[in-house]
Amino acid sequence: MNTLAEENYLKALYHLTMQTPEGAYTNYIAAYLQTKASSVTDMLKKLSSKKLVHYKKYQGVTLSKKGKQKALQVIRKHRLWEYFLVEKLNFRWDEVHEIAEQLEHIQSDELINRIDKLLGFPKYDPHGDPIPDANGYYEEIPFLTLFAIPVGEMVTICGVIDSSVSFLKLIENIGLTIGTLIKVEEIFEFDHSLKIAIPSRKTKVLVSQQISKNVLVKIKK
Amino acid sequence: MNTLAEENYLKALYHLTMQTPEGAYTNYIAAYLQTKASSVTDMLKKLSSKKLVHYKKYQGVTLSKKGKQKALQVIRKHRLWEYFLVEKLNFRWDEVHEIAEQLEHIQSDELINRIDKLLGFPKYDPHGDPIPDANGYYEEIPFLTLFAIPVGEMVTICGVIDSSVSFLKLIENIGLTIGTLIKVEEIFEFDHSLKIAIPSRKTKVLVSQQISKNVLVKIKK
DNA sequence: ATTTATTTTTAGACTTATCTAAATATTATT
DNA sequence: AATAATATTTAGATAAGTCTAAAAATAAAT
Repeated sequence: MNTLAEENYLKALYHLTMQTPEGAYTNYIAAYLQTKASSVTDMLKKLSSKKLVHYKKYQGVTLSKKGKQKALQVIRKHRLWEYFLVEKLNFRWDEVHEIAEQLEHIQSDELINRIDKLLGFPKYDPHGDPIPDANGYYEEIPFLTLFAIPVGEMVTICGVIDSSVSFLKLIENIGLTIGTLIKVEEIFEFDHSLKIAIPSRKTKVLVSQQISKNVLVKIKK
Repeated sequence: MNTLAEENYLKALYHLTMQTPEGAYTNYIAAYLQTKASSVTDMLKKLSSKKLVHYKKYQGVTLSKKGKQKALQVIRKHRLWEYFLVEKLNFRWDEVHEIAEQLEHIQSDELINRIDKLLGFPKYDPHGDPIPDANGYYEEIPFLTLFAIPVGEMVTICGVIDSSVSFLKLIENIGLTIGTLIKVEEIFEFDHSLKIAIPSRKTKVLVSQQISKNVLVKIKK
């Protein structure tokens, strides 16, 4: 059983080391968690003594197998609760994160497994991120999302992750219907929103991260 | 915003001072919360400085208006989550307490109000205890429950709080159907289970607290 | 290859909530 | 009313997690 702080570090380390598999830097972890480098060092020592991370002074840190497993269980809970909040309590995508940050720490395997069942064992959360199963296994989306496309690339829209009426209404309204050929013109670092050109309509639209993560595309060759 | 420990003390004080409105004793609070008297004193000082309790050294403690309000909000959350766990996730009554002890501390008014709505604004939880509304207002059950009947009293069963198939099946099976005249023969302190005599059947049954709190009765005069 | 800049770690302090053991107040008993 | 018993509070310690400021290690620059 891990403390709330431990769970938050494990989750952060998972996200950070997936982006840079060679390990995470103390300062970067501190910035990510909005804390100080010295606090990070303290916690890394603690997690290391619990065999949850591989850590050597000044050498960066990676999750151990055990640590990765624990992190995935927290991520599983976070994403399932987000799904629950949107699906069963009609919250909007952008409202659920903070509440899920709290709910992900509720200690009960039985509870989260029943929530999973209630929701019909979803594979992806409302942001288009994959939900690990009870064993920590998950599948990446078999297509690319618009989120993952670099600047300059031309792609064709071939599907959506979220199929709610409200989402479909939105993408139809801005012209991102299935089959449309589009081009990623710019990625704004601030919130990872994208400027998209739609040649067939001779227009451009600004697309949020939440939208881009829910639009599936094929690269045009 | 109160800490988890503060919320637990407020809840405990509410339960303890409802039983004895003249105030709660340090040692009794300590026993109730499975902690030490000195820890209780520390926390009472803290709650007092936050104007959540009326506390004078050696003189016992009562909740302030503000403290009572906060306590009722925690109790509201606890009972609504219990209801949710039983009603939507098919947990049994005896399984839900521990999980609800965690969920009651999730900070989001919007969340608990939506859970309330999802459940249809129930007035009583699965244990037959009243659920305060968003303003802290609640109604005691207009009839007596079997739980509240003293030894020796004869009563007639006139209803139930829980009307699930599983509960009705149970009370029919043990002979506690509506209209039946019964007598409380003994109350076992250990778990507040009751020995009930059913003269019409010439039998006696042992009834748990969870059952007794869900059976409504009228006193036979 | 030194010096400089940056990153990381240590040392020591602070907060919250807890504890033990000693001190003090209250209540009960003779 | 004095003493004994009990209840409550204080004093000081501990653990988790955080912080600031100083020290040490690593990386970059001349």
